[in-house]
Amino acid sequence: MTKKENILRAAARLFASQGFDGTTTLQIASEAGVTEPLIYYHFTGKDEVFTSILMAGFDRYYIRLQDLENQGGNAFSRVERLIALHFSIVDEMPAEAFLIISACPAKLNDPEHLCRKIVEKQQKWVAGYLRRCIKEGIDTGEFVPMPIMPTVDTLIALLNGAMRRRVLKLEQSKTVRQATVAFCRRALCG
Amino acid sequence: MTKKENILRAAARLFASQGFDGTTTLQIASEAGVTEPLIYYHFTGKDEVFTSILMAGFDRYYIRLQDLENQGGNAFSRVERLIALHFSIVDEMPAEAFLIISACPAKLNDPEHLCRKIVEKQQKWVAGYLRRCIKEGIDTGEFVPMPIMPTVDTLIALLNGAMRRRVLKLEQSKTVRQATVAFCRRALCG
Amino acid sequence: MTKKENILRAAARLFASQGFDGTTTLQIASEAGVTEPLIYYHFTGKDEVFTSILMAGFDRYYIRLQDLENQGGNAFSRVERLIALHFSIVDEMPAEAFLIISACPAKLNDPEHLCRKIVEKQQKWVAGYLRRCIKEGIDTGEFVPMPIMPTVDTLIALLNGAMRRRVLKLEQSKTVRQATVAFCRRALCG
Amino acid sequence: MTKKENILRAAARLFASQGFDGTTTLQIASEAGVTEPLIYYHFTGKDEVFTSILMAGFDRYYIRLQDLENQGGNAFSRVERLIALHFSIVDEMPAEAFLIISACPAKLNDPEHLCRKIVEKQQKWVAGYLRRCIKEGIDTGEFVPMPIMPTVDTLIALLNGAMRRRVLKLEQSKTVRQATVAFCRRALCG
DNA sequence: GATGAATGAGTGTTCATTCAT
DNA sequence: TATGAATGAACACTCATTCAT
Repeated sequence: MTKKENILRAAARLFASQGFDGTTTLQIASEAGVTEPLIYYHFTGKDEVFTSILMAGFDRYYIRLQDLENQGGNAFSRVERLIALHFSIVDEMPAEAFLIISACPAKLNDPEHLCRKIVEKQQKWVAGYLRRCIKEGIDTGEFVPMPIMPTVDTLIALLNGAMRRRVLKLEQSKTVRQATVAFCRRALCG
Repeated sequence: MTKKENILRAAARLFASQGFDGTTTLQIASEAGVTEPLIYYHFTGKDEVFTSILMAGFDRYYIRLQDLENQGGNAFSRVERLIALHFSIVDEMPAEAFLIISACPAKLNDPEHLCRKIVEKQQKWVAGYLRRCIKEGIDTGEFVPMPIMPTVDTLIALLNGAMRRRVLKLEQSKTVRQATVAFCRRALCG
Repeated sequence: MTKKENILRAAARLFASQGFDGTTTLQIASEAGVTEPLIYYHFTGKDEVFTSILMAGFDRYYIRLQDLENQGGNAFSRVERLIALHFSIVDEMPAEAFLIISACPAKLNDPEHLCRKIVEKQQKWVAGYLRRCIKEGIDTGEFVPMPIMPTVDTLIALLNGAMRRRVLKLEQSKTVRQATVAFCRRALCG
Repeated sequence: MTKKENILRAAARLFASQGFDGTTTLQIASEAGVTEPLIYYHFTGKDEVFTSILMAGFDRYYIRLQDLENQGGNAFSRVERLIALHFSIVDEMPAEAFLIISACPAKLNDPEHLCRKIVEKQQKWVAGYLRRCIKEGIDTGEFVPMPIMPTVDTLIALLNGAMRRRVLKLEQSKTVRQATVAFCRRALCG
């Protein structure tokens, strides 16, 4: 493991648990076992460390999202795979997942900021995917009739909320994932 | 409106949009139209400003939660009122709602911090309320059979996620609230 | 006891134990059982509180010094009375005594400051008194021959050092006063 | 001369002339020809700068004290060397000497503070040294009979007072040192 | 690659002081 | 007399960042 990777790993953990503003470059350097100036050798600054983490995490996540497109199955099995994917992502890379779904509200206000753009891109993709699933489900009679867009909003809210609770270890039972899938199946399929 | 209230109002807005660490006492003072030392005249420090806001917001929210106990109705109408309450809270006091549901993950790590205690108290109360609703719903046959605790987790995730999206104005349709209620009705009542 | 006296008393104690710069107007007000603005009603500021204490203490001390002039006796008994007076002054008003003999080195650098002037006046008076005592003592053969001015310096050093140790409760024995008198008698009378 | 040494030197001068509380870190930095943050790079804070100076000065002083043990001579010549040492110390490092003998009365109240511990250690050592000298002097008939401990107190008072006057340049004659030695010889040897 | 030394711009906070009442 | 509210100026200290090596 290179020192650059050490920096990214340490920073991801710290950003996730303390926030961007609550994390100092000295903390990152200490946790990574390097000195501060090395951060500036590998990155242009604290901001770039943050965006590197965010982009790497998002790329990994986005590839997994796109994989879903190529898999067939009926409408609900596609929704189910989306839910499963998000629970998996949290388990695989909790720090990065947390940053993608709920980090830096400060930066969400700036429409030009990478942070906002990534969140928007994710929301848009997932919204599109869910919209197509629900539309098809309704059309084929697999799903009960329902307004499409508001239901998409509801499902995204559920996904985000579940991820957040999982990262923060607020879940109180071991089978949230299955219950969430079952919950959505009943809500969608009637 | 007293200057002390100005400070609280300005601080709530800033904390919600920039985070605790991203907000400076100078910003709070400027937004409130006062000088920095006045903050220290009315509060012991930045921390107390934050916890004051959190506690005041939580008290208001908690009173509304407890009101739910006294209202009758069948199981689902009680769940519905809980959902409605959370959407209302966001519209009434968006900054405070945001702080209560997702503030300071930095501080969530410290089990002694007020922030963590408030989150836990809220989670516990809502979890208890939902558990009783679901149990009764299943017992009376109003709800389909389902594992109780995991479903509580799922519902809380949905509530939190929906509030967060609403505060951050990420919702893409106007009728999320009704859709969320309908979604839950189908999921619970079958 | 008026509130003004309360302020002076509290301030004297605090200045003596914490120094001028280490004492805040809030501490003075709290200890005196009044609010801060009252200090500014009775005095022009923190500085005037300090100088008031210093001057009142010095006046009391200076009157006692001048009393010595009117008392007769041989050379050593006059020296002895000077020593006794300084030990008494410390016991009567420890805070003020401390301020007069060793307060505010910061202010001793400014030749125009009251503090410096008071110290100089005291030193000058005591030096004159001792000079006359020693000269007479030598002339009358009561004292052994010795250089007058350096001995004056030595005696003042002894007086100041003894007062300081007494105020700070650094003395290790109960009969320092008598021992000091005896020490000086042997040193002067041979 | 390194910048760290510059800081220590500047701080020693300022602490001695203005007191700890009356000296700002900005003053120290300016006098040392560095910027404020450098103080925090080399020290943990203003307090550590102070204690570093105190400890370094005390170490140097303490080594000189211990050297006295190894030197022989009769009782008074040992006392004389102690007196000479203190006058020398003031000339060699006036700022540090001042801090050791009379610094921070504010901090003398806290029994745990380094300042108090250093003063106590010095007092104890000097008291022990003088006690042994006087006892031996009396036993061998070199000194006249006198109560030992109170005389030790008197001698320490004289030493401290003389050092203080010398540092503050309050001495009025050039031969205080010799006069002090002679004064003590007459007082001890009769 | 990597670091010790150094800094400009701020950060939360305190303080002596003032003012309206 | 007395005070609650308010502030300008400064304080100790921190931070992201740079530079010489």
